[in-house]
Amino acid sequence: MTIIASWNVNSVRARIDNITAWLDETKPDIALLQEIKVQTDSFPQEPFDTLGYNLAVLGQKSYNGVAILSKAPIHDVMEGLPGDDSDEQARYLEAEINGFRVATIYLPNGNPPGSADEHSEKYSYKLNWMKRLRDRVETLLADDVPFILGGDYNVIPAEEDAADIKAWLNDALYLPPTRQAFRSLLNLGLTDAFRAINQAAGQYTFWDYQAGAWQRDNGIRIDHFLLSPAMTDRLQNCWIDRKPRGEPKASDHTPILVEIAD
DNA sequence: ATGGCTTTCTACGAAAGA
Repeated sequence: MTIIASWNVNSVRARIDNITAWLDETKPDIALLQEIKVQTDSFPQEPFDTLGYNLAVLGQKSYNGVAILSKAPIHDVMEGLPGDDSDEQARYLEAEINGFRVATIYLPNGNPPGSADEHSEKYSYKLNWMKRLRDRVETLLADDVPFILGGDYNVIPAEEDAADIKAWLNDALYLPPTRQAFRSLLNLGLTDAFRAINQAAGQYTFWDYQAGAWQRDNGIRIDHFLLSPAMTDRLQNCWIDRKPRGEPKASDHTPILVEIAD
C-alpha cells in the first residue's frame, strides 16, 4: 500500500512548520508539492531529510516551483513538460518511484482570460500547456508505463466543484475551453481518482484568503490526481484532508491524498 | 469587487495568485 499526497503549499519556506508537522503526522510515502516559490538550491532540504524523505526539486525564483518527496528511492527524474523549449516556468517534474511514474503538476492559472475571440497571453499559455500535458500523457500511455499525475490543475471540472459557480463562469479555471481540455485528458483513458471514490458535491481543495472564504466554506476543487488505467485498477481510496487549511499561517490549498494497492 | 489576503523581491509598492 502506498499513500501519495499532493499539496500546493504557497511557499515552502513560509510554510515549513505547517508542512513538516503535517508530514510527521500523516506520513505519506510520497508527497507532491507545488508553488514552492524558491530556487532549487535554496530549497530547505534538511527538515525533509530528517523526516526520511528523498527529494527531487525543480525550483524558480519567487514564483511556481514543484517538488517530489519520497521515502522510496527516486529514479529517472524528468524536469519540465516537453513541447516548448522556451518555457522557463517550473511547473512539471516527473520521476519513477516503486515501478511507476509520478508527476507533480502546477498547471498555469490563466487569468485574465481575455475575450472569447482573442485569448490573453496567459490564457493561451494555459491552454497550450494543457495540450502539451495531453501529448505527454499520450507518450506515457504508448510506452505502457503505469503513472499518476498529481497537483494543482487550476481546473474546476464541473459546477458541483464550486460553492458559488456563478463567481467562476468567466474565469480561466472554469471557462469551457479549460474544462474541455481537462475532459480530453480523461478521454485518453485517465481517471479522476477523487471522483472515482467520492461523488458528493461540496468537496473542495482551495479556499481564497479573502472575504472569509474558508469560514464560509466558499471553496473550489482544483487539486486532482489523474491515474493511468493500471494505476486506477490499484486505486483503494482518495480523500481531501481539510485540517491543514484551518491551521495558523495555512496555505490557501489543502492536501489531497490517494491510496494505491501494491 | 477593477479585489476584501498572502507571498515574493537587489522590496518599501507592485505583481501574481484563483
